[in-house]
Amino acid sequence: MGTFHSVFVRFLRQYAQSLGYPESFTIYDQSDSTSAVKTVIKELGLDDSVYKPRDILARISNAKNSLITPSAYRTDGNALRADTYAKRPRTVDVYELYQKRLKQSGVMDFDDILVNMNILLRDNPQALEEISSRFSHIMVDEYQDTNYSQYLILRKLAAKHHNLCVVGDDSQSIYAFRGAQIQNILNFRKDYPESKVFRLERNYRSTSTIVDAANSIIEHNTNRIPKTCYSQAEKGEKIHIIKAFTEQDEAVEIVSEIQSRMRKDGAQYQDFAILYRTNAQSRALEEQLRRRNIPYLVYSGNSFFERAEVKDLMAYFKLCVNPSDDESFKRIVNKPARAIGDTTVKALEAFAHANGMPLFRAVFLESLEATGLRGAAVQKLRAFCSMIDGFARRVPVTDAFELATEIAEASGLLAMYRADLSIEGQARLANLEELVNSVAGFIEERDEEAEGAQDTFTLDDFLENVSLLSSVDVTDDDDTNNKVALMTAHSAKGLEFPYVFVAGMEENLFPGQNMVLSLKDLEEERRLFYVAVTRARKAVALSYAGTRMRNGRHESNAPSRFLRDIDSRYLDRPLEDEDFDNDGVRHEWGGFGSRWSGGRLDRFQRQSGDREIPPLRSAPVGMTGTQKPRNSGYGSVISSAGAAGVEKSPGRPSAPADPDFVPSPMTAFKPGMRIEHNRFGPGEILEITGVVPELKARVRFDELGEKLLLLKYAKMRPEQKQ
DNA sequence: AAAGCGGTACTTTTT
DNA sequence: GTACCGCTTT
Repeated sequence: MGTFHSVFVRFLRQYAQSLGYPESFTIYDQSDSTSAVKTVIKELGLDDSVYKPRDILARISNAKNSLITPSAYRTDGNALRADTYAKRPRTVDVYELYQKRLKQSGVMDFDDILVNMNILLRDNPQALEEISSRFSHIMVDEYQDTNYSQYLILRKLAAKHHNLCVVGDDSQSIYAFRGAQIQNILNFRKDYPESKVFRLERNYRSTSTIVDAANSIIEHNTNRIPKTCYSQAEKGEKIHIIKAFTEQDEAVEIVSEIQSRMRKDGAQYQDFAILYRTNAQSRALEEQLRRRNIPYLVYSGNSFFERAEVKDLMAYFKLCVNPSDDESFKRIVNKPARAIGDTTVKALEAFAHANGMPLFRAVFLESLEATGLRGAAVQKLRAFCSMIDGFARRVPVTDAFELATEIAEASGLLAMYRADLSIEGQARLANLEELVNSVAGFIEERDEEAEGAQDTFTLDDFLENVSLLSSVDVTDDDDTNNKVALMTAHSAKGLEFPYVFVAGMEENLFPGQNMVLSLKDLEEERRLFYVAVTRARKAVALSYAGTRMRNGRHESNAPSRFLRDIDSRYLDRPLEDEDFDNDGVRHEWGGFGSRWSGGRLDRFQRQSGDREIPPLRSAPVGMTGTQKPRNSGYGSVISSAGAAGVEKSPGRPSAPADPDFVPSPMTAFKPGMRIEHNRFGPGEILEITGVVPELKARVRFDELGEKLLLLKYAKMRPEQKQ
């Protein structure tokens, strides 16, 4: 039993050789993958403000989940057209090189796990036979969230016996954004004509009020398989609507409600869940919970494993298990400082790529000295790699905890943080110790399970275990589990709680911004809301705040349209029409992005006080909040001229930078022009990219080769004709 | 090479 | 409000 990824990784290790991976391949998480993509983008000389690593990775991920290899991508007219249209025609080159680097590093990203499983089952008949005979029956839960790649794997694994049972609910499909396709359910009946369909319409979890209210929500979706769930449980309480002024007030209301319920209904902490759309919303709630001394647990991404210091030590572990792992190598080669700087690493990287090998191996090539690296730099690199090599050799034969402890010491990481007496430094030290302790905990757990069958659990066992943990899997090592749960609505799928709060029921938050533009997206958001409400057994409370701090600014949003989806007879009070007056228009002020969309000032704006300055320009509704304020360089010059008389508001947003107004130096540079740079000397502009305040020039310098310069900083001028 | 700085993007959601 | 990046200074 496990997720697709965790179950299949075990097979992939077993058959790694036949796939051309080392048995000890490591797995890149989202951030490792993003930074690898970024490296590739730069290596190809592309502008990472156009080729945004996250976006490109999403494209690559989509391709992989549809089993489109880089070479297939090259002949895929639709994909290429989409990339060209998005002004990123070389996406396919990034994909190809990224994939090559991963393979070379002995690394798989999350999507590769599924891709390689498909390849394995397609190309290795023996593996197919062994695996599919090992499992005579297969059950899949949450089938609506499977993607094409997973669908194919299942079809292959079940081909022999057809003993396949899947459970899914199209109303709970909330992962279309990562390639899940509801189509899989429909295909199922075609692929297995002998299959039987059971409709599970009776809900045994929730009160009938909750089930009926949820039905009234989901009925607003046009695109769904019709069905009506019902509950024979008692009617129960009506849905409680909480209206608050700020996110802090919202948190106060929620926490008070929890406390009063504990008094009145004898509920315990663990009976409550607070759900929200985005992880960032947990902060205000946490603050309030702490203030009232209520134990809680945030199930956010693997926030512990996302901390820099934890990632550092993990990178040491990964590199020792798989020395080819270049991302880990680069992360820690100079951490703690070993006087191995950027220049050295860049040179090594170029050298390694030229030789088609991982960084670690390249360090030991004799020809490394010939690259122009100083002897001292080479020595330091070799010293570092020798240390790693020493650990790497011991990985297979050493207890994970013992080795982890040694690595933490010998790497100098622990010493580095011990020396840091600041509060943050001490917290980081504690996190490192926590990580090492978790290795110990892992071993104990495994020892019990194995009952002596396996004598040593090694570091690669640990890594394998940890890299695929999902947020909800992380068990709380605290001895009491009696805590209020905080998590996103996504994470809550499949769980249930007696009492559920859904916080942040506001436009632009739930449904999220840009999620209302297409019916497809809006309906996925609505399904997510449906999932959130149906987590509750006894009671649901929905809350919204008039203003909320977001990205360092205040925002005011109308209550969510989803509140209106609920049949009012299930609500504990009628929605007040005035709440919806501003009907989806977002207001922002504060920070340096002060703006609102004209018209009357609503209650929340007046509350912000003393700054009733007429808007510089009233934006059409559709534009409000979609434009990021810019305050760089030339833009602010223009706006201070244009906004004369309103100096009282230093935070006023600049008018959008208009290319026609920009003083000459920015736009004076054109491709083909000869220029002279203060430090780099003479050269020729090859290309100008980017939009006005961020214009960049790719320049080939006569002596120094190509460089990418940001025009607003570059100290260069058109070459003077003699 | 390392520390200090100023500017920018970030917030969808997860394996 | 923060994390990260890249430039500048030392």
